[in-house]
Amino acid sequence: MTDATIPPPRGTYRHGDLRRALLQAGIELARAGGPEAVTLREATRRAGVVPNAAYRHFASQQDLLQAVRAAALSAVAISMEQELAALDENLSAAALAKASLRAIGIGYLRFARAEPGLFRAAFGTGPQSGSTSNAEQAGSTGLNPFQLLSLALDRMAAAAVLPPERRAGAEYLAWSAVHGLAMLLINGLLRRMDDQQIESLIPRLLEMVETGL
Amino acid sequence: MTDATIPPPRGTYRHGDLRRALLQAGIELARAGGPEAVTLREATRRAGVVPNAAYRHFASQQDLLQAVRAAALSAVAISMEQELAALDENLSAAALAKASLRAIGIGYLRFARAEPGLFRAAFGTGPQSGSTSNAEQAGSTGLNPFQLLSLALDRMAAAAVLPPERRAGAEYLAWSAVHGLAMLLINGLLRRMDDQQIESLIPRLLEMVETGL
DNA sequence: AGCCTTTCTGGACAGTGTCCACATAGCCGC
DNA sequence: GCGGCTATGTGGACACTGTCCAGAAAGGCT
Repeated sequence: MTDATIPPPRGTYRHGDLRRALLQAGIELARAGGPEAVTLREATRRAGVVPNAAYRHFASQQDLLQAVRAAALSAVAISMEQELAALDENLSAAALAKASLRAIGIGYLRFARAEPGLFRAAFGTGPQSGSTSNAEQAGSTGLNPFQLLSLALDRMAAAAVLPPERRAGAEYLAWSAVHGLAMLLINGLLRRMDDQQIESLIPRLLEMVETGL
Repeated sequence: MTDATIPPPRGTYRHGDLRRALLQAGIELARAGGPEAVTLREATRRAGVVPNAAYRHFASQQDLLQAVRAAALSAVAISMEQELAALDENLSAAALAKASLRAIGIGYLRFARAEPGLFRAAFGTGPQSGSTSNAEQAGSTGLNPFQLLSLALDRMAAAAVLPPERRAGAEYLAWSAVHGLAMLLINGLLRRMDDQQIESLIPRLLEMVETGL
């Protein structure tokens, strides 16, 4: 992290923490320019190291990108967890379960809008991901975004807000809707919609999911 | 088109139809490998022409990709129109309107599954598209996918299947859900779900949209 | 203290987009 | 019919990318 931004030529031959530095640089590149911006050479440049050095820590550019993806997923999970943490705990189980689902969606969409580059890195199209070890993509609760969603749906089923026969596969429906909206907002039709309209669209979509699930 | 696939070295200096040949090659590249596979050099190679020749017809690689995108969008529109055309016309206006919306969704998802490369080219993430002229991305009815969706929703509103106060912006909700599912199926969580499960998921999602809209 | 394994360097190659100068040939007016 | 103009394609170059191979440096282990 010390020399990740502007490389002060290090005195030691060994970098000492190159893998982390490369990953950090990769994350920043993705933040600024999406997945297509995370390039091996630029990452090594930022780490103050020769391009080939990266190969001691990542098998390929794809491998680095994969690590960045996992980090981005983890950030999404954290965004969700923040929304969940802000929930009023004194609600009935039913209301809390519903609110949890909404919080998940809000956290997801908030992250997509706040960090489109990272979001695209996490979920963007591409030769895509043979799924990294689960731990890398988890938030502070140790759950990845999908698991957080599943948990919320479980609670809804338990509170009978969601009819049990509709529980199976419900994550896919909810995820589809929220993910689709996120994509449209970031680089689809809704890219230039003004914030006010967006703010009114989001609850409407979440409502659609809630009632239509 | 004649020499787009295996370039028989042409006798004439002029190609004659290079723009079309390049676009055709680009479409095939996208079909086989998604947007990242549509490369200027490979397209010119297939057209039997030197790389630089492309610049007489496309301002940049991005520009070529943009043209491929428009063609892919047009193909999506056609897929939707096919589903619409297969509808039973003797239904009540209300039933027909509902069925139209479903047909739109089905057509969209069918295309995504049948032509993932083109679909990703059309809607994939990336520095994305300053929207081409509308005609290029339309189907045989002259409407692009989004306009087809809007039309179906208009019909639903007219038939009072969709409460008029919910009509505004409804395309974004419907599109989000269907688009999100398409993305998940192609290169997301559901990439490896077996066909049977997928087939049961699709109507469920469409039902969610219909009832939740 | 001396090896030896890991980490980083140096140099190379193929592939990409794109720029510049040049060659060709189709077309247009004479 | 013929000469020039301009659209179109060629050739060569450059910067950038990922990746391979061989070697050097420097930790750490015995």
